[in-house]
Amino acid sequence: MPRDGAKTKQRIMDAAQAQVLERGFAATSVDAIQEAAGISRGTFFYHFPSKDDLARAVIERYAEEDRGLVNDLMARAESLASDPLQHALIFLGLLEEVFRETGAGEAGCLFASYSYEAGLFDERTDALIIGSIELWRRTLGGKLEAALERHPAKLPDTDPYVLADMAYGVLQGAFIFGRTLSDPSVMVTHVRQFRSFLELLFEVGLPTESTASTVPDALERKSSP
Amino acid sequence: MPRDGAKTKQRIMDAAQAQVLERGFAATSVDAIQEAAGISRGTFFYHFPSKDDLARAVIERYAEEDRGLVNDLMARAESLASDPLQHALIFLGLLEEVFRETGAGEAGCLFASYSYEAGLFDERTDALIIGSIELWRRTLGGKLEAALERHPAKLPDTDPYVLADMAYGVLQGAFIFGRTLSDPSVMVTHVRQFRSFLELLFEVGLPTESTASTVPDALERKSSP
DNA sequence: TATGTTAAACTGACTGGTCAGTATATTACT
DNA sequence: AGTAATATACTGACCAGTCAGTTTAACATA
Repeated sequence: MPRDGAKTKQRIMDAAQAQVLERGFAATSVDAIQEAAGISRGTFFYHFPSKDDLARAVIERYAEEDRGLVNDLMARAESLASDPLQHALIFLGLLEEVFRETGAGEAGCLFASYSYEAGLFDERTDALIIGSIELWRRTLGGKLEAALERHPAKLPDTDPYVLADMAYGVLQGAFIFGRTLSDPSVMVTHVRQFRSFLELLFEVGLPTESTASTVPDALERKSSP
Repeated sequence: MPRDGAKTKQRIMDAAQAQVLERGFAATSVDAIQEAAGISRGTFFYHFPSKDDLARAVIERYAEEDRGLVNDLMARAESLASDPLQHALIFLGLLEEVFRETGAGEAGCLFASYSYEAGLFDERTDALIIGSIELWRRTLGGKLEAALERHPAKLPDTDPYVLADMAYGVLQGAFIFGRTLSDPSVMVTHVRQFRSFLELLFEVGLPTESTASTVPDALERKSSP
């Protein structure tokens, strides 16, 4: 039965992440994690020298997944069109798809969870969260900046990076919304609404928005973790 | 020094709220609150039978302030114009003003904080948070619904309540943003951007958005709590 | 005398963390 | 092949400290 420590470690982190999203880090005891993961107390401390080390490991794994998802989605968007504005729009469409399929909107965002317990963590954790914001800015904001150079925006003085920040904010807001109302569909609705706003801003003429698929049928590729 | 129990109670709640926003409720000990409020341990339990009672009192006070602010701002907006769309836009403009003046964007939203520790609280607390969302929906969503009946929206199938929800979400997102980057101006920027989107959606023709004041000069009235 | 406040001592549950020891599987030795 | 050695994975009891909450006795104000 024994012999794969890596798997156990992941199980511990899975259990921890789920509980942190539900009650916060401080209120999640080592005992509760250990029990949920189906291991003993000693095993926990064998894998993690302290509870704080677990906190860091969990958020680092989360940040890495996040990075992977963003990069993957944008790469896919880029392979589906050549115009930067389309890249941005398809990127958001793919994101919408991910939320629709995984229903991740109910769980919430670990960055936000940590942020509301910021006093418990060190600067390294803060840096991870800020890093996630910066990646988003580079990825989506950069595309919108390029889009602005080609397409006229209906609002003058449009700052593409403010748009990107706001998109990130919409996601965060939708997470809280989805959690509070136990309704994962909010995630999808809000992302879609934001994309519609972008289309309006750039005068992309989809005369009837309708409820049809907003992403080319071509992409059946599974979304990453 | 002694003699006003109500004031002491408020001081306790102030200290608690500040600490909860910084590290979350679970990580905020009674001792720490008591020390920050400058009172003794006995006094704390004289005013609050338990820590949970404090939690409820703090969120109830917060919900009441929130309700007061929303109602106040919308009432003021209504006194400044007669069109429901203008009511909605001025409402958001006034909100922007509040955030600009108070710098409340750095602190964060107590609803969100509680939401990310939801497992610790009972249904009454959940109900308060949901109630705040519903008030927002009624207040802003109702206006936008009325606006849609008079003004054509550039996007068909526009649901005014989705717009209202999304505005709430933008606020929540901006709170997290402001906290994480220690930049209260995000609050203002995001609200303004959202309002611009609404103007675009309803084709309100401000040909040059510019940086001029977006709210009539007439209102010097102080914003509520 | 009512209410508000203090200070300190105490309880019991629970916390993060330690530790001595056990089990399992791989490798090394003969 | 058989056995000893070893690194990794895991266990459960235990410890010291912190937590929320209680109790008690005194004191201040109005």
